Amino acid sequence: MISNAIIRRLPRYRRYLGQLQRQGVQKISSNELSALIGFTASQIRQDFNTFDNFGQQGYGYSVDYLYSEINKILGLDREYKTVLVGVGNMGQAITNYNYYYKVGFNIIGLFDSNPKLIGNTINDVVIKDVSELEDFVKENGIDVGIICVGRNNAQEVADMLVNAGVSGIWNFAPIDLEVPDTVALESVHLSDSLHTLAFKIKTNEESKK
Amino acid sequence: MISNAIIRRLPRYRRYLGQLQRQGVQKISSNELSALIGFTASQIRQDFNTFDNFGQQGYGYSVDYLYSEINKILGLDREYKTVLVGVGNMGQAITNYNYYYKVGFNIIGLFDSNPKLIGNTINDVVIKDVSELEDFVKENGIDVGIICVGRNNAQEVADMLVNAGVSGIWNFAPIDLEVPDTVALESVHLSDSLHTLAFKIKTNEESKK
DNA sequence: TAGATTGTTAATCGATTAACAATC
DNA sequence: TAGATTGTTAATCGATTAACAATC
Repeated sequence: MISNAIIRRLPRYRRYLGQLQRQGVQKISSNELSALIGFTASQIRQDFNTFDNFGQQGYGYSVDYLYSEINKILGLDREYKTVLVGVGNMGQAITNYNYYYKVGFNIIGLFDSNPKLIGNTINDVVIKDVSELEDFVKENGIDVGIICVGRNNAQEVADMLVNAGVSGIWNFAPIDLEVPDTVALESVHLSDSLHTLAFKIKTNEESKK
Repeated sequence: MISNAIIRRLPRYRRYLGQLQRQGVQKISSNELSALIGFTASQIRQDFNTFDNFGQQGYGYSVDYLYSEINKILGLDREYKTVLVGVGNMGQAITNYNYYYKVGFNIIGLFDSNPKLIGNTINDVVIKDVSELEDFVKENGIDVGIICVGRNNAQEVADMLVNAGVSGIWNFAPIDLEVPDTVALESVHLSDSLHTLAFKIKTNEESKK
């Protein structure tokens, strides 16, 4: 069982390795990576070796190879059929984000309950009534549901997605959803993040005194 | 020095206490809160006592009191003058989010470099040219800058904000910004979150086999 | 081969949990 | 007062770091 601490570091490794790759760097040692990323070299080696021996003694790590292996570990070597529910401000932003950055999560269904939005189109995808959600998910073998509805409807939408058989939920509503542990759940709590920022500001100001 | 683990839990306590307050609950014990929130009762008591003794033996914690104390701890008992840079999809979504949810971070300046956007208005705030950013921050005593520009401009914008004297930065660009440690930094890495979701999905699927 | 750097074991550090005395 | 529940110390657990043998 991979610890949560390691899981949270993986996307960061990926990010830096992608950058190195774009810069044409071929190999990197755990020490160099440490200077770049801010984790200790020891931790970096430990992390990688939880999965496999990606390096070569006396040489270091091949950037290309390591990047592609971390992609595989993260499950980014495939596409995920995705729907998004709640096409308000955040929903629209996420829809466009996924569309422009081609992140492997292909949004092929958009759903809302607002009659003013239903029938509209974003990036060639028509917004459907949320009552059609479950059938759509089942018929199209959807992998992932993105929840951008408000606090009061989020659990209900999550239940629909779970019933219809998604394998993962990306949640933007500010509550902790209940899903069976066969369904992966990842939440982005914007308000939590902002409150953390407030805390840090306050702490900084106090330490100045 | 408060550990990062504790800081990350504080907004979650706040969230649940706010919910309890709305439900009219007056008191709660660490055991009840544990059942609700999922942390152990022991951890909850430890966390609170890092700051102060908020409870009363034999009784528990007053929901109202605890909520207001956590608000103070988080620095949410004040307003933060805020600007947002990069009024694309994400920038607009965040602008509206802050506006509708009244989160104490008042966006009074919007900035972009796109001539098509400059001059437009969102929630009565005019989008200005990013060249005016530094002066605006200085003149208006801005506390917080929100960065919603792309990867390539984010550090530059961060430098401008730091130079102009903000105390905190809320960053949505997918890079790790460099700021002096007198400036609080909190980043929302959407792609990292999505990649974590992919990892969890993959791990779930593998464990099914 | 010698130098470099990994992979891995052992030591340390910090965070979480358990236990219980204090006290409302 | 007796019961309940906190506040806090001590024990445990897990994650990080240090060290070094293996090896390219």
